[in-house]
Amino acid sequence: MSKSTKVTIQDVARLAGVGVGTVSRVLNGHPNVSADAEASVRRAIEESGYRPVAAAQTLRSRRSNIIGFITDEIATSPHAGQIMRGAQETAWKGGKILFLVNTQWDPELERSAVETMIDRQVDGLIYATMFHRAATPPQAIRQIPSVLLDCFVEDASLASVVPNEADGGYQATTYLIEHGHRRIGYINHVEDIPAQRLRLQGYRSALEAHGIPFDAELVVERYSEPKGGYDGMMTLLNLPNPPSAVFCFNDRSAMGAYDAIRQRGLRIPQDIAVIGFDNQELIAANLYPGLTTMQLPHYEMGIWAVEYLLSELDAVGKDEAAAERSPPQVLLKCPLVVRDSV
Amino acid sequence: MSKSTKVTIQDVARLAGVGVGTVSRVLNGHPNVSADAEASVRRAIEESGYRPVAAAQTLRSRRSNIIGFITDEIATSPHAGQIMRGAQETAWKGGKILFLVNTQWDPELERSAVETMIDRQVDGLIYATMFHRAATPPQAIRQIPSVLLDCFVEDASLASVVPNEADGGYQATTYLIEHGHRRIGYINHVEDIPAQRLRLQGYRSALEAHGIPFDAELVVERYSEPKGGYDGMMTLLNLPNPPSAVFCFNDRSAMGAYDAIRQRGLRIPQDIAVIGFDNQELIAANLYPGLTTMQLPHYEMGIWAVEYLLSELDAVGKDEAAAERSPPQVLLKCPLVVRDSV
DNA sequence: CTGTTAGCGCTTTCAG
DNA sequence: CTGAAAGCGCTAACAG
Repeated sequence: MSKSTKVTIQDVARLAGVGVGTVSRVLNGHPNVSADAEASVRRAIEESGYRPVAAAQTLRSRRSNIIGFITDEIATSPHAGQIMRGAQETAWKGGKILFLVNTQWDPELERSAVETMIDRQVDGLIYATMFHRAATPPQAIRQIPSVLLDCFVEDASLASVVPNEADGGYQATTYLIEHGHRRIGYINHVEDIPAQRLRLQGYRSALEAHGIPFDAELVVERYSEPKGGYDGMMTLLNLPNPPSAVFCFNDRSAMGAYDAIRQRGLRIPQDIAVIGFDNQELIAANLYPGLTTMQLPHYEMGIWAVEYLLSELDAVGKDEAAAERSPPQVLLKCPLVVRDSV
Repeated sequence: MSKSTKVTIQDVARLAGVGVGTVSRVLNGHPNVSADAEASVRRAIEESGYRPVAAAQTLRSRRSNIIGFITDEIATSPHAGQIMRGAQETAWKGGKILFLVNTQWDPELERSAVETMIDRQVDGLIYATMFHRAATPPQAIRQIPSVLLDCFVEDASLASVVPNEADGGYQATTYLIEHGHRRIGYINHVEDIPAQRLRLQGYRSALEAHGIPFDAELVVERYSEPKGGYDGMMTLLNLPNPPSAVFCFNDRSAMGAYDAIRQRGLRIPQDIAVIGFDNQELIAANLYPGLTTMQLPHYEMGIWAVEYLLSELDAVGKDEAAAERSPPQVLLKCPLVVRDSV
């Protein structure tokens, strides 16, 4: 109500006719507060428009209710806003707030960001990357509860959540098989990254599971962009016995594949079925015909990471043994998004 | 060095053989500290691995060195990661750190976010939107230095930075004119938003400036997505006297226009030149031929917003009169990005 | 130029 | 169940 000076917990206590301790207990949802006392405290808070000063709470309690979110470039990446959304929503529900720093791949900035976070006594830390890969986060991250998102450390010494790439490749290929295709091309990425290796693995497992022999000729490797997709598709089309369907490493390469197919005067999906990966709305939904593709579980990874942190936080002290368990390495499924290209 | 308990400013003072006041002065870059004292303090800090506790600093000084960043959806929007990047880099240089909250268009969450920020004594607040529009931020935002990004309030009572849409439309159209086109179509967006109105205004000014009469027939309004672009382009192509160039409200509609042009068996840019708006990399760079388009100054707006806040912050006290000046309403230019469609 | 001292506003014992 | 009191770690006067 009043606008002049800041309302403190003292003022509230006076107004409610109780001690500051009681106000604090109400604020923090402690038990052992009489209904009467609680009621008058709440009324006093309401009337005075009291808002606790976060810095004071943090200083005394050593909890900031902040979750730090450090990324190489995620906030500037098109599809990964979903991670932020999942993380942020979940944090908010848990009474936490997200603190974002983008490090632009700068290791110096990265170290500095982690330290700044720790200086601010964040309750936990999320270290996220723009694409699924092995990472080497600053050592300091181990001082507090942390989780890796869309990345992992080789020795699995930090909790991690990443997409299940192999399963995604398996599902994509299986979907094609179920639509009657037996000769299925795969335009893979050319660099050795987890997605590259694992999606191929999924592709092979799916063939095997359905009794289709693997034909090395049907797998080409190109940079996963429209040009590479175009080029890879042309190569497949030029085969003596070309495929009737093609699985593209991602939507961008599928975009190029579309061009090649069209240029040959073939129709999608009647002559060639196409399936992508990533579900980049901007591309997949806008291509004609709409691209059927696998979605990366960005939103879900964001949720999982925060929930994990939250559970770690209230496990502190309660279950000492938990700290000893080896950190979870979670894989999240990539759902199939059906449009019109298969 | 030591790992046990937290190193405090007291420890540093003792180690350096000075009082805590001196340490604090060194930390905060005050003048009036002897070179000797400063040197030993710095050494002590180094040796002890001392890091100030942010909450204590904030509590005492009432400055958090945090800039709050509140957005409706910006962090999940593809092109707007650039805003974050600009803001974040600039904040970091100014010794500030960014605190992001995404409100998902929820006014309740929005109010709550602003309050949370104020509770944490952020030094300033950026309120950003996903597309250029009039906005109604929570009242509480006026309690502290704030700036609107990619939006504005009708009465100009809050500082604001937005793209110069009219100039963008002018430049795009002029570029077409300079390439010899006299009959230029415009596929505008259909909703009444600033970009819709202002880009059209720019288009008309450019025609006028070059003595080309405005022909209402050449302006069509469609939803700014591929389908609308396709449809709008078809309408223009069906004109008795069709245009030789077309300005599309954005890259997504240009994507549809491409389809229509191709379907008619026409070539870009030989038969029809196309220019877009937004420079959405994912589309513009991947279309064939590459789409010439206008870029929105996201990165620059991010920088401007933080710089403005920073200047406001150290103007506090120094120049009381400044507070009285009416808040700046800044327009930032949209640069032309030349590819191969004109 | 520098040491000392008083809090910033809150949470958490500690007695009752 | 609750009040009083003791700081959390730091900065900003205030005397020197």
